Amino acid sequence: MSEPVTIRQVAAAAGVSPATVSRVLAGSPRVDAGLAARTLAAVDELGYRANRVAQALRTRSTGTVGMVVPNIANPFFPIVIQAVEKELRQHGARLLLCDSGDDVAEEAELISSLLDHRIDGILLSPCDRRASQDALRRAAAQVPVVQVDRFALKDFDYVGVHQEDAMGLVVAHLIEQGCRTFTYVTSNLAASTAAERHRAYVRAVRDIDSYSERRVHEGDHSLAWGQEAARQILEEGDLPDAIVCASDLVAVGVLDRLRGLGIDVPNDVLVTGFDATVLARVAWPSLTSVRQPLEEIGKLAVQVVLETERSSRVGRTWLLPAELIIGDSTKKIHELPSQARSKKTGKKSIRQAVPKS
Amino acid sequence: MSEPVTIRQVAAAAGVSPATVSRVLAGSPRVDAGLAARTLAAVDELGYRANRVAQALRTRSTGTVGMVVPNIANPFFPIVIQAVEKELRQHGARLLLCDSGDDVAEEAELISSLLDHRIDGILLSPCDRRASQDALRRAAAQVPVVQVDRFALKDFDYVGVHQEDAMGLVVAHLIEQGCRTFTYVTSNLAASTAAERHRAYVRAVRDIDSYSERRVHEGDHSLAWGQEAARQILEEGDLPDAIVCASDLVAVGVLDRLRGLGIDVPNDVLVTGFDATVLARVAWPSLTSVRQPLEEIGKLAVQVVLETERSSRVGRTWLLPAELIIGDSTKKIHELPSQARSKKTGKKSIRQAVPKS
DNA sequence: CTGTCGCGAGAGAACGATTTCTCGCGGGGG
DNA sequence: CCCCCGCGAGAAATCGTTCTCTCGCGACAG
Repeated sequence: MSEPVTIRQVAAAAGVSPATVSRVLAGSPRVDAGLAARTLAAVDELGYRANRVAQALRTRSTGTVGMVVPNIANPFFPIVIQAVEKELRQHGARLLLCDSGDDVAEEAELISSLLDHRIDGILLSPCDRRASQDALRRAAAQVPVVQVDRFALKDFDYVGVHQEDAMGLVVAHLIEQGCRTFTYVTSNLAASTAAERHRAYVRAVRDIDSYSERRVHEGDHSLAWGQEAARQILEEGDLPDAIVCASDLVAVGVLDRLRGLGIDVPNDVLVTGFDATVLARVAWPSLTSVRQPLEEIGKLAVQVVLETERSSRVGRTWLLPAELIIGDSTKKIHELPSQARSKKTGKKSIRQAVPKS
Repeated sequence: MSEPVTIRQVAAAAGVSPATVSRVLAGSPRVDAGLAARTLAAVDELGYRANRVAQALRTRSTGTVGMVVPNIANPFFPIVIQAVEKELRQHGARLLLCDSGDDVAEEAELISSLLDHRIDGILLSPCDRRASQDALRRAAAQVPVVQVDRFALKDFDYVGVHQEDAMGLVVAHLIEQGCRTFTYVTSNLAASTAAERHRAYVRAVRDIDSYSERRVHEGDHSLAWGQEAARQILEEGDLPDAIVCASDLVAVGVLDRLRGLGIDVPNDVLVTGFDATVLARVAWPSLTSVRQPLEEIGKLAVQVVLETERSSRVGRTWLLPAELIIGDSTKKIHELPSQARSKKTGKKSIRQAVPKS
């Protein structure tokens, strides 16, 4: 309806030049006090607010940061996004949010589009640690880029947690609980986090005496995939002592399926998640999971991206500490070998009740 | 590092004027085929992409839409946001996302900031159905505004679901299950959705024979509030037949607390949620809840905001159908009066075991 | 043969800010 | 007394587009 006020109108109203209005608003040191007062009065009177588009064109800074995440619906990301948005606001900046849907081509297009919009920086959670490299490099040639949570190239800034250590905590805990056989349910290994977690899992588990190679299941971060993975595990044969999942979302899917088949967690099998989202708390039994400091990750990523000069490409890495959250899904009473054996029998009889589909 | 290519450089390379380059790229009808080919070659050669900031300044359209939501962390919103972002992309537009944190002042500031950025429209989920009105009106004076999920003013466009009908479904279901006494746990009634749900609840419940006014608990949409509300309910006296919650987040908090105190859902008390988020599926027992067509809401809101002329202020309303999702939290075996009485006794003895804090 | 009309493309004016450059005025020093 | 320097504020260029306006050329008609 109403056209916004321009700086010329303010200048006219105050009887000064547009340049002076700009100077006053920028807090330029040497302006006559009388003029300043007059212009401020006019600004107030007319309700003037600078057009940030024009500002951006002139100053080459939009006060805007782009963020590309693989999937907003994964409860992991909203927390990071919230922290990012909050920290950006502290710096007077706004967030352009994009969901790549875990698709490399989409991701590349979104990045190009963000560059077209002349964002001041990009926060990227690359969906594919190799296929996303090109887009990442292209972006970094234009603006500061910080990789968040996931990464694709070591020679660009990265904020996240040491996934291998974190997964190490999980497996160590399970071993401490007496587990000797494991199955891993992962999401797509193209994501750096998934790859690192998997690597750490393999490393931690291959030294266990009774370890035998178990099939690794690969799907996406979804409830449906967790359910499907549980079905596959049951079809394969004996239940392992523990099912280690790459995310809470997958783990709750697994839990759901196991429960549907009458398999008890943690008494028949232990299950772990990852990310310590609200799902882990709400699930029954509550999930043992790994809490990553999501707020800190988001906040730090913003600070890094805003404070990086466009020229300095350092490839710094910030690794924040993760924390094991122990839930009911791994609170098993320690068993003697004989008990463990009878447990297996019990599981087998359950398995036979499962209809092959 | 590298400065982006400008239209002048393309023009120079192609031996034409900037105007012609612009025309060619815009697909203007009458341009010489030879020139067009040359410019396209130059565009390709130099990898030219138009500066959307300059474009925006000239055309008065940024290809950007702002969205302000009360709390990204509530699993309800990411789904809407995802749909919004997806639909915007279909139209070549980007999303500026803001989290008001359910704070009216923040919300107002965010809206002003979005207007400064000359977004092409605003999607707003007003945190307070009265206090947000001013900001809403101010925004609507500048750009098309669509209220999403929550609303503050009837005379501006709104996309959501008929909350009263939806809550009606819940209560009707509970009555069908034999419930006669209820307690309602709501979030802050400043949100229009919360207010409507509450109103519908009161209306549906006041005609039940044995209905007696029960305390309504008010807090925010959080797990913690659900836990606290459950504690309060237990302190009050007899358990009701059903606890009706204003959102899944609150309901899972209630469930968690009840479970901690050894109260069985649904056998001791029925519990319902709202929103049918992933939490409702994951919870144990799975929650009876109301599914709102979140994707459709997001998609429609975008279509409305993008197709609305800046001048036309109609105050249209789109109400999409909601659906009752019945979970295990209300699957009660119908009881005879005598059984119901013994149930109450059982509850009382449980209550006595609750430590007063 | 000449005047006019139409079409295609370049020149240039916006868009609304910031910022450099320039100019005028006042004061101080030679 | 005059010149120069410095400071404060306005004029104007600039950012990179789009789009109107104008101009030139060719063709067709009178």
